[in-house]
Amino acid sequence: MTIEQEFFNQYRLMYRPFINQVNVLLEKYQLFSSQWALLRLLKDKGSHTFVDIANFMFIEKPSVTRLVQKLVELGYVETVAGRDKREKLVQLTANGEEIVQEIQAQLKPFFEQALAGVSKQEIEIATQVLANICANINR
Amino acid sequence: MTIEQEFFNQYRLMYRPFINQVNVLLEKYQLFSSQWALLRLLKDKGSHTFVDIANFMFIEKPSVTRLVQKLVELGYVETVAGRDKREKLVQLTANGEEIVQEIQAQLKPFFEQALAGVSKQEIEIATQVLANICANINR
DNA sequence: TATATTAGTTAGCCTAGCTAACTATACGCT
DNA sequence: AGCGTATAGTTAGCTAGGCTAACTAATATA
Repeated sequence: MTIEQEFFNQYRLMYRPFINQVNVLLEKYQLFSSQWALLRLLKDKGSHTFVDIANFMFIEKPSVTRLVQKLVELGYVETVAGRDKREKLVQLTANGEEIVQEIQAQLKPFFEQALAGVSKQEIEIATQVLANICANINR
Repeated sequence: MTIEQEFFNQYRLMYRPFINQVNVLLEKYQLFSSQWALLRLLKDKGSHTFVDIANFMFIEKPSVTRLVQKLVELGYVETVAGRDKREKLVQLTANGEEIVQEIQAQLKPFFEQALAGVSKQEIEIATQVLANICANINR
């Protein structure tokens, strides 16, 4: 097996256990990891239109609609008018802002434990590798 | 955002685009990436019981049952008697062996292109990081 | 020998996506 | 100004790829 195959093998193998454990931590906020991904995007980069969100997350518009609907229900985000009558901007509510911070604090120790024994430099290299692949395959 | 959060962010972001593209390549064999993962396991490590497969892939037994059923239908694997009357071993058929090699050859250029601009050393570090996380979170 | 454990299956559920087809608004061209 | 095209978001309905709970059959153990 080539090292490339080995890498992607390992990449895929980790996915479910990782997501499942994140979901356990998110449970008390009634969130799943996909919804959390959107909250984090809004926190990091401010309000976005549905189309922007779809592009950033590499998912389709109807998937965004559903994510947003759920987060609106929970009171974590709200939609406001955009540049014209078609557009809607999605943004965190005050409560959403708080929750995001709280969750980030909760996830931090889990992430650190998951990366126990891995140096900062290795984490940075691995992050860069993932970012490169992302760029290569979405070209 | 901490570098740990950044890493897992990037990790998750890559998943769907990657799986989708692998699935496109697998389409002509009527396979999806989860089924491919099992074929690769059988190729790499020989025949396994259902329970072994569940443990290796970090999924539950009923999920294994479905994967195997599909691959049996396609004629890529077969089940044979195990050590006692409860156990069943899953192994590749002759056709399965051929198909796996063919698919590996098809995936190789895709993997290489996805990793374009990433050095062998970086790939190895990233693989090791993923393996470490896997070990840490499944403890 | 009765009870507990283990291997695999079945039924039915869920997340997290997808495509196709739709509505409403905006833009471009004559 | 009006018509055709493009864009933003929604709805309906589908799928992969898991999951749990509850089951059967076979084996191990007290």
